[in-house]
Parts: sequence; C-alpha cells; structure tokens
Amino acid sequence: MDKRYDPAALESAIQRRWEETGSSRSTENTDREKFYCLSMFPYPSGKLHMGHVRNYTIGDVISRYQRMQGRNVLQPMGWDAFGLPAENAAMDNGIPPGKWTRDNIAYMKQQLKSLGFAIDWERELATCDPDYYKWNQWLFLRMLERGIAYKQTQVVNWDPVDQTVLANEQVIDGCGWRTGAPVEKREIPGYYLKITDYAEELLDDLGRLEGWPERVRTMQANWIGKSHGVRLAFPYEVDGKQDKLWVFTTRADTVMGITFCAVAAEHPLAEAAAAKDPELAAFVEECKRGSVMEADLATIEKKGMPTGMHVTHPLTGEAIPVWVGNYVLMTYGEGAVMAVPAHDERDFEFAKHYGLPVKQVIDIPGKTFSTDGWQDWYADKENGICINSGKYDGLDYEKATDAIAVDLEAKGLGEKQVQWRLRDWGISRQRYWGCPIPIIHCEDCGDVPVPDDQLPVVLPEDCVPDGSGNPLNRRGDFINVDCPACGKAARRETDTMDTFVDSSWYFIRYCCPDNGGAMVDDRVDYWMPVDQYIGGIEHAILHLLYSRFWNKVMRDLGLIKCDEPFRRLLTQGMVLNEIFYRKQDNGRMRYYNPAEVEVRADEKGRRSGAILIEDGEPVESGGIGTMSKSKNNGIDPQALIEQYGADTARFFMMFASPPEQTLEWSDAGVEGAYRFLKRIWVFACDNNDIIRPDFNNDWTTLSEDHRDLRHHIHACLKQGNYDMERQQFNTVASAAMKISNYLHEIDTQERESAAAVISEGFSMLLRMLSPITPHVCDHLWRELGYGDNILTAPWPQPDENALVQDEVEMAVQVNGKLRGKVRVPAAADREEIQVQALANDNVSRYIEGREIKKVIVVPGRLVNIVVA
RNA sequence: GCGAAAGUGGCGGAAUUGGUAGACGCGCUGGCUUUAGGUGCCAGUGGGGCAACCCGUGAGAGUUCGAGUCUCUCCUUUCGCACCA
Repeated sequence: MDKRYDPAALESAIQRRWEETGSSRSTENTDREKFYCLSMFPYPSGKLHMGHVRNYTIGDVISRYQRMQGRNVLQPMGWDAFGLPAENAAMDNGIPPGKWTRDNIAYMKQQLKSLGFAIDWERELATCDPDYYKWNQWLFLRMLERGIAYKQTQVVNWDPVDQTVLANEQVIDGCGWRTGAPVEKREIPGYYLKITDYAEELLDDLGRLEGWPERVRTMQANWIGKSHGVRLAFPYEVDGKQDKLWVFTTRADTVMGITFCAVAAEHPLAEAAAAKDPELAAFVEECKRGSVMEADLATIEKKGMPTGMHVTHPLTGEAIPVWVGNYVLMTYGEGAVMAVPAHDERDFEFAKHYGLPVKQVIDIPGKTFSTDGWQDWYADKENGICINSGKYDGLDYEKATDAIAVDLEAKGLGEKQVQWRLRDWGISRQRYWGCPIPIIHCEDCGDVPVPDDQLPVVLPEDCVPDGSGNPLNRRGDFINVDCPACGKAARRETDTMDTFVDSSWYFIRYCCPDNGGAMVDDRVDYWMPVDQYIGGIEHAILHLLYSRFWNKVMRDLGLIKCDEPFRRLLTQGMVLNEIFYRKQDNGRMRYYNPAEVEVRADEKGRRSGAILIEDGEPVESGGIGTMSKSKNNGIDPQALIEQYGADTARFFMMFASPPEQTLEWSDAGVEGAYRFLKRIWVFACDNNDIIRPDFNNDWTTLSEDHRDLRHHIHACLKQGNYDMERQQFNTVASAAMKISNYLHEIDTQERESAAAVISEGFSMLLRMLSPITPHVCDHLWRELGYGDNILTAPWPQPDENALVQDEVEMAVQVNGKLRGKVRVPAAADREEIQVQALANDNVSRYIEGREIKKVIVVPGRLVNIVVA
C-alpha cells in the first residue's frame, strides 16, 4: 500500500467503480423496507455553492447510513430548471435560457458526481423538460375540471423588476421575494389554485408531522391563520337603498361596546362616500398608495377620517358612525371592522386621537377601568365578565359570544364564522421561461382547455428575452392556434406557471420518471412518502406548503395514497464566513475575500488583527455572515474539492457543527479534517500486516490493558450510534476520531498481541465513518480485506460484554463539590461504595469532625456526602 | 410590538436530558525530527494562585444532597411574524 494519501486519484477511481457497478441504483422491492431520502433539488445557477455541498452531504450521510441499516434507499436528484435567472442571463449574453440552463446542469452534475454522492442518476429530471412539465399541465386541467383551479381578475402583487405577478407568499415586507423591489398593485386576470379549500386539513395535519421542526410547523400554522369569531352586519340606508356593512370579530362579547366602525380605503362604502367628498377622496387615495409600500406598517400612526355615514348597531339599534381607517386591510376578513375602543388597543388609540367615545363593557373584579390610558387587562378575554351589556351582563367570553351569535342569527344579522389568513395561490406568471398554461382563448368559446391528447404544450426554446415583456407574445407560431372546440382561429395563453408548481411534486415523479404514459404508477406507492427531506429553512412556508397542498390534491384525484409528502424534515443551517473590508476614500466599503487575508494572533491564540496578504496593511473585521457575493466572503467548493478531495470537504462540513445550526467556514478546520483522514490512511498502511479481517476472538483472554482499550472503543461506538440516530453528525465524527486516537495509543511492541482488538476496532471505525467519508473508507475496507463492499456492510454494533467493566471510577463529592475519586467493583452495592468513598484520603479531610447527614449514591456515577 | 430559539475557554462546539463542565477539533506554547519552510511526532493549554486551594456555563434570585440543564426576573443576540379585527 502506498503510504501517500492521494485523494484526487483515489476518489475518481472509486467513483468510477461505483458508477460501473451501479451501486447507487434503486429498484423497488416490496420485501425490503424502503427509505426515501430527498434533498431539495438545486436551481441550476451555474455552479454549486457551499450551501449545496452541505445540504447534499447531510442527505448522503443519512442515505448511506440507512442503507447500512439494511434499508432499500432511494436518493434521487434533479433540477429546478425554470425561472428568471435564466432569462436575465439570456438578456446579458444573448444565449437562449434553455441552452444556458442545460449547460449549467451539465457542469453542476459533474460537480455533484465529484463529491461522491450516492445518487441514482437514472432518475434525474429537469423541470424544463416537456416530459416533466407535461404533467403539470395535465394535473392543472384536472384541477380546472374540479374547480380547484379557476380564473379570476383581481388586484394582484406586481413585481416591477421581474415584470410579473407574485403570490401573496412571495411578497416579503411589501417587496418581491426574489428582487426585493417594492410590489405594486395591478388588476390582472390569472389562474388560481384553491389552496383555501385545504386550509383546515393543512392546518390539522401539521399536528401529525412529528418529524418536522416545531418552528416550521408554527410558521405554517401562522401563515394559514385560523381564527374563530362572529361575522355580523350593520344595516344602513343610502340613497333610499337598504344595505349591510359586514364585519368579522373575534370578540363578539364586546359588541355592546361598539362606538364606531372603520373600513379599508378600498371598501365600497369608502369609495361611495369619497365620491361625494373631495377631502375624503384625497385621504382614500393616500391610504391606497401607502398600503403597499410600507414595510413598517405597525409603527405608522393610525389615521382616519369620518365618512359622514352612519350604520345601525345590529343589537341596540344605535346609530354608529363609519370611518375610513388606514389600519384596516381590505384583504383580511370583510375589509371592515367594528371598533370597541375600551377593549382593543388599536381602537383605543384611534378613539383617543379623534375624540370618539370609549364605552367599557368588560370588567375584571378588583380592577379599575379608566379612559386615561390603555391597560393590558382591557383586552383579557379569559377573565373578563360582561357589564353595561343589558341581558348579557355577567356572562364570560364564551357564554356571551354564544348568546350574541344566537341573537344575531335570529335577526339574520350574523353567525359564527371561521376566518382564514391563507389566500388562494395565484400561479400565472407573465414570464417566458416557465411551463405554459394549457389554455386557448377563443372569441366564441371563451377559455378552452387544451385537450389531453395535445399535451404537452411545448415551450419554444429558441426565444431570447430582451427585457420588453414576454417574448412568447411575439411568437406567431406559438400563439396562433385553432380553437379545440369550434376550430376557429384562436389565441394561445402566453402566461406560464409559477415555478413553485414545478417543485411541488418533483419528488413524486422521481419514483417513475420514465413513465411517458402517466403521471404516476405503482412505484410511487412503494416509495412515497419521503422519509427524510433535507433543505433550507427559507422554504419553510412557500415550497413546503405548496407541496403539501399539491400532495393532497393528487391524493383526492386518486393518484397517490399518502396524506403528507414528507415524514421527517431537517432544515440545515447556513454556511457562514468572516467578512473583511476597508473603508475607501470615497466612503464606500471594499470587501476582501478571507482567502486574501491573514489573521494575526498573540501568544495565547487570541485574535490580534488581520492584514491583507497583498500589501501587509491591516483590514477591518466585519464579523461573520452568510457567504455572499456582496460581502465577497464566499468560498468556491470546486477549489476545495480540487485541493483536498471530496472526503475532506464532507468531513469538515459534518464535523464543524450540527446540521441544523449555522456552520462557520474555517481553513484551519479543513486542514484538520485533511490531517485526520491522512492519519487514518497511514494507520491502515502501518497495520496492514497485522490486521486480520477474521478477527473473531475469545475476548475473555485479553490482557487487562487490551480489555480496557476494547472497552473504550466500544463505548465510542455506542456514543456514535446514539448520535447517528439523532442526526448529530458532528459528534459522530468526534467518536470516530476518538476511536482513532485510542488505536494510535497502542505501543509498537503491543501491536501483535492487540491485533484482534485493532482489527475489530478499525473495522468499526471504517464503517462508522463511511457515510461521511465514503471514498477512503471504501478503499481501505477492500484493501485490508474486510470485505468486498463497505456500502452494504452491516452497521457496527457494540459488544455488550465489552461495555461492562470490572471496575468503575466514581466521583466523590462533599456537599456537592468534587473532592475525590474512587475505583470500585462494578458490582459493588451502595454500602460498599459508601465505605470506599468515606475512606478516601482527600474526602476524609473534608468530613473529619463533622456530622454526616446523608449519603447519596448514584451507581456508576458519583457519591455525594452531605455533612453539617 | 408579538412569537420562537440561543447565550459554555482565544475559536467551532461536547456534556447520552438533574449527577465528575469544557469531549472532539482548531488555535496557541514548549520540545523532537528536518539544511530550511511545510508535514510528522511528544508534552502542555478555562481563569487566578508558589501551593494546598479558590473562582468559573450572559446577570440576579429560587427549587435541590447536587443546576450549563428545572422555575422566575432582567440583559444580549439571532430568526420568524407583523395594523389579522
């Protein structure tokens, strides 16, 4: 064996063999327990970044571990290949998006292969392939048939930079999720999916997703936003016509305290009033403009104006003034609210500001109500009791709500209602590089679905966008078609689908990517649901909610059986790196890549400064941040792989921090990982002569030292297995390093006599490490003669006999402070342990002359002697 | 503002769920090998003290024989959500 560890040569040779033997291929086998391990597929942006490497390493470690546990593992990969960056790249350099995308896929695929991931490439798919998006279109038509998809013209969020509509979920703080540009309101027709029909189930099933992080479930629950309340109406008369103002409230128990109502600027009542009042019209305009742009809405002052109109209180018959309020949202509830200043903080502020009356109708005995200032108990519905409320006096929140709902219903002016925050999902995008929506617009027949036998509607790939709208609008050969219903000349829809449609079911298609005749087949029932999904927390709402919805639709169409697509979810942390900069003369920051910077430390290892290698002058530290272009602190994975190899990259990623936490980049840490693998390699070479693959041994004849050694190795293995199960891979790596350290401690003269212990220990080490660093482990496993294939070798288990010790060391505390240690037989009883502990020299110094009040013995751990 | 999570050596992070704090690694210090640098190997490394000892998990209280871990208050950071009626 060559003592030089040469990862470049080693890894490419091993990868070639894996490929030749088809070691990562997965076939359905109902006799074996399946395990579907999925990592979120990448957008083919050009090259892999560190976040990808981390994501896919985590997935690969889990896949390989599960396989060694005997499960039939599926680990596929594909490409989220539609989307705007391709159009932008096309505009920059005149290459059609399709070519740009496929070139990127080819390069990134080769990068993934060089990292040694056990991916079944036979199942690879790209969402821009007609074979794939045909089924987007097909399912869309099925949804249309069932009314799950529908067309609607409504005010939508318009991203002025990307020139397209955005779904509600894609608007963050009033700005586009991708561009960050302030979103405008436009009225545009588009197709919507009725995700709201599934709101209840999407919310309820969160409770069953025990393998999901709590915070992701909370985020989804908040997004869906269910509230129980009462919908009630305020009758009014305008120009001799009877009408009703509807509002929604979660505090029906306070309706007797209503002193005014407020409506959104977009509310019909506001617009009607504005038509007669120029001042009000100006205010309404101001609200409309403001409502979209402002990110800090909550901090803005609550403003309002009276409409001059009055409505009738549904229970008391009082006249209630109606105001326009800038804090009322047209998009939630009814776009109008009843205001109870005494028991809602926002209404309270508003009423104080405009001098509107405040009427207390809820009381908590012992508390004093005052209109001078807001107190939190005013809004306490748990402990409040109705007062000043006529027949409802004395009732609590629940009883009052019930009684009031009954009375409202009797008058036809209200009922209990459940209100959702979730809105339907608008999927039309005025973009070229996406899946065409399969609709044909005919003057006579209206919007006609493309017949199934004409699917897929293929996107022409030779367009080059130039920034002036969707180029499909200028493609006569695409647009001009005959109406499928009447045969007359008609016009094809040019909007494409939101790319979140593509990613909502790709994991289902991985199960049967080659089926040209159907969206799904039996194989889907075998593999689904995904057992472990791994990806970034940034998809906590968008992608994960859409996928859950899509899954349920497919289930209701009888296409799949499972209720939920992802059993367990692991959200990996981001990859961070140091930021270095200098302030330039013009006041702008110039950022330097950490590779160009040398960090200085004092003789105790503390950071003392950093200099730019090029000129030796100091640079400022900007702390730690996610790797980004703007901060110039990214590290290219390609350079890392080329210099150290995939195993080192993988080991560092797993060792530096637990998968869910952020990971700080460290060149020294990478060096350390490389050093460790080299040590393993050299150890194998040095012990090649004494390692016996058939190490089965009579362990009872070992010397005491070797029995101790074996005990330690097996204890490390036990810890490693525990951590592997709970997916804390950094300590799995630690456990492997500890085993290595124990093996290295053996004297040269002892090697022969410890051969069996070494052989066993090293075989455990290799197997435990193999999910993380598969290349080096695969090679050494074979080279040392342990077996043909470590990939399918059984996961190592500690020997129970090795875990027990004849003697154990126990800590002895006096009044909770560590004062000594004693070695006692493992089988010793409490009394025996106590006697030994009290006899300890150091311990006796602390208890001498003092009364022993109590002795606590925790077997195998410690003794605590409590003295007066 | 609301909600969640987290604060442990010079650094990344352990601590099997109330039982010996600082595993493992990085860095640093000293030494050996090397023509030299790197690599490799050996020893040391929470702080204070010559020492026995004392102090130490953001701060302060509490429960307990015993608290990094549980409870309360406060501080800081990060991440969500944000006029939701």
